[in-house]
Amino acid sequence: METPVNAHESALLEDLNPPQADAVLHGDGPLLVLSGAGSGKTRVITRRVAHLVKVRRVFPWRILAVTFTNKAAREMRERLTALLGAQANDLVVSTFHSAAAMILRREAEHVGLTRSFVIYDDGDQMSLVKRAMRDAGVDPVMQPREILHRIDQEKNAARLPDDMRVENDDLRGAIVQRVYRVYQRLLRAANAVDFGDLLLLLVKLFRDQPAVLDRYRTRFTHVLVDEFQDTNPVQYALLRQLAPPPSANLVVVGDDDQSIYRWRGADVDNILNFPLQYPGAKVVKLEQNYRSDQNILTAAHEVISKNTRRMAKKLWSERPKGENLELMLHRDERAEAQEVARRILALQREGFIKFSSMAVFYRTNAQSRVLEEALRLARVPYTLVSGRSFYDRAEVRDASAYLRLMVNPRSDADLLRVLNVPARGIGDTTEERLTDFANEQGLSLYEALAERQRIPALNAAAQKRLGGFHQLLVSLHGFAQTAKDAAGAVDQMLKETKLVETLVADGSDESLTRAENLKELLGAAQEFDLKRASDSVASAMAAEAREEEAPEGVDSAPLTADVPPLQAFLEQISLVGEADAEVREGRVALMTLHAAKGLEFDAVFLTGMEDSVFPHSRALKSEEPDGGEEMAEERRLCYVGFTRARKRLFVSLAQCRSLFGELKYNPPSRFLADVPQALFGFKENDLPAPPRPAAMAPRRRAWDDDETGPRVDRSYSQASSDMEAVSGDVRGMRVRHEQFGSGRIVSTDGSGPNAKVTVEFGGDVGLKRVIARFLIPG
DNA sequence: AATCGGCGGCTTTTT
DNA sequence: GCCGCCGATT
Repeated sequence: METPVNAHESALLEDLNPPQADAVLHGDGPLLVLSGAGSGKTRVITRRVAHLVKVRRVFPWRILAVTFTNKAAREMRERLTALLGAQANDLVVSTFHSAAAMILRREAEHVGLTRSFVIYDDGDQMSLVKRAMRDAGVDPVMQPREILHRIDQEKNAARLPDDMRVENDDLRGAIVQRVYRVYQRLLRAANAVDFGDLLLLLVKLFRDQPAVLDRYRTRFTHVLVDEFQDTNPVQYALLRQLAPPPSANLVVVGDDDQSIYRWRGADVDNILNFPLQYPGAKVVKLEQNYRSDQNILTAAHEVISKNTRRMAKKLWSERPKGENLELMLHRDERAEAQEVARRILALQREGFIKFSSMAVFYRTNAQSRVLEEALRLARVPYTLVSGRSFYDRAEVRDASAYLRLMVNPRSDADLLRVLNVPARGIGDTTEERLTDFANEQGLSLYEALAERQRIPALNAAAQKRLGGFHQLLVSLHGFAQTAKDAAGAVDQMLKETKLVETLVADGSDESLTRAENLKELLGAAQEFDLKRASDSVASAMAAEAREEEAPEGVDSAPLTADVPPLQAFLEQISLVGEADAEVREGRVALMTLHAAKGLEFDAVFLTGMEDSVFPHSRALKSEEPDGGEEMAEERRLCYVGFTRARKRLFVSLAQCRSLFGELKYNPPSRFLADVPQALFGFKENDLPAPPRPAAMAPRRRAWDDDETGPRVDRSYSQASSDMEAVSGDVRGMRVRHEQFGSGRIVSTDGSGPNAKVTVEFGGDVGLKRVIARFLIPG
């Protein structure tokens, strides 16, 4: 053979800048890659994996690559397949949660589960918490929602009920602990886990059974983690178990500036302190940005640099300055949406930007509605990029509940969900008698159904109905035992339950749509089976080779081997959600800022740039100076939003919007004050610093003396005009501006010499926000 | 047992 | 402005 190694090596290093190549070539031991937005981190990870396999001859099944989202995992696998071909099949590339689920399923017996455990989603969690609250007999002084949130946080922190430290005077903490305990008991009894358990139980298992941990530690000699800044304590604990300090081959890649999941338990300190946990870790910084024009990058930098506690790094780019950012001011959210639609059309026509290269971002999902309406009206094709809407529909959830019962009839939450779906005359009373009986006898509801004759309170009719339902479950469960594919099981379930039939019989438009959705679920199962069939051919071929190369006693099997098809399909539904929720071709993408992470577009519209909307009101309420961690996170979210844009960035706000059903006049987002005015193409005083509510002023005056913030030249503040002091309601008043001509005041902001007003000027000028004192009445 | 209406609560982001 | 829950009504 010639020099295939060198050939591979040079191909894998192609188009890499020096730090990127450094990260790819790094030998053994921990590595932290700090990768700024758009600095090519996915490329680094994938090339590194390819390098490990092709040049350093690491067996693919020894490599574990975890990401945070399904989207990222999918993308990484695609890229690796492009680099490695069939060898990529043996890599374990998945999210934390699905990797944990796969391992947990293999080791289920160790944690009091069977292999057919089911995964409860947040809806199931909520009903379980409610039930746990009843069972635990706690005063309803706390909302189920809050308790659930706190239980989740405990799990994120790797704490089971016994690990909670509750002070004597901490009443609420004590309630949470009690409910948590019952909640866990209910989960185990149902042979079910929630998302948090997937990680938590695995960490506990690894801690308590070193031999089990050892198998995986021996197997996975190389662990890589993407989006490390979003890991929470359990996830980090898991990583440390699999790849212990100080010397394991653990590569973590992330950007502390893009840490946006604190609310879910993520801890930026994981990345900030990584060098302490893994002393001697190599640190590589990727600071060259290949994505955004300079103006966008500068704006992003100015916003993010207000945060303290960051890893020192600054993005730079060889790209041109590009166009100015655009600030769009609007009367209200409808005007904003209309204008966004208009600009999108203009960009497409005159800017030659494809719809599919444009995106509209917002802080909260609730904001999407108005935007959608306007886009529809303007005939702009769009897709709403929102998580897992299909599987959230009631009828699909009902069907999933049946599927889970087929696999695991002990799943009480699922049984309760479908006890009377489709309607079979089992009402609240019967349900209560059944559950009471089950509780007394310590049975699952399914078992209680079998013993229904022992429930004296039930009349003959109720007995009969429960019997019918029981029969149905027994039959479905039996079918699932032998089902050879997911679609067959789904089909059988739909037939036996008459879910589709009932909907069709109802005949209303809504019911027919639901019936269609159920057929779509069947379609998804068929698709799933096809993919699985082709995968299994590939993996059968690889199995032989794997066994030959694997050292004696080392587990090299795919983590999902031997999982029955229906169960595997259910796992995909729970953990992956929609299989092809990809951004559709030829459409503008609408999404929350969180959903935007990891994506990029030629043109980005960032809407709702008002305090209380973005930053979210919750962050504004913080007692801490500068808003504390919560505000810092909002700021990072803004940074994420800005850095998604390649060429054009539109920042848009409305003077008022209806929030909560009532009209709110929110001041411009404080983040706008951090963007140098010149980037918008404004001359110094065209558009001064966005005003703050008076109450904020004494506390934070950054715009007055900040180097980078927009400045108001004070020499003008002596200038006098009749508009110098805005007082009373001047909305609707006609005014003149030297540059913009005449217009009408739409709204006002602030008071005193720097008071601003938004004016609708005539001609092409449109809405402008100007300092009131530059206006002359009339 | 199912449906309807009123009431209150509450709204971030999602594996 | 929406959703879920509760109670009353059929």
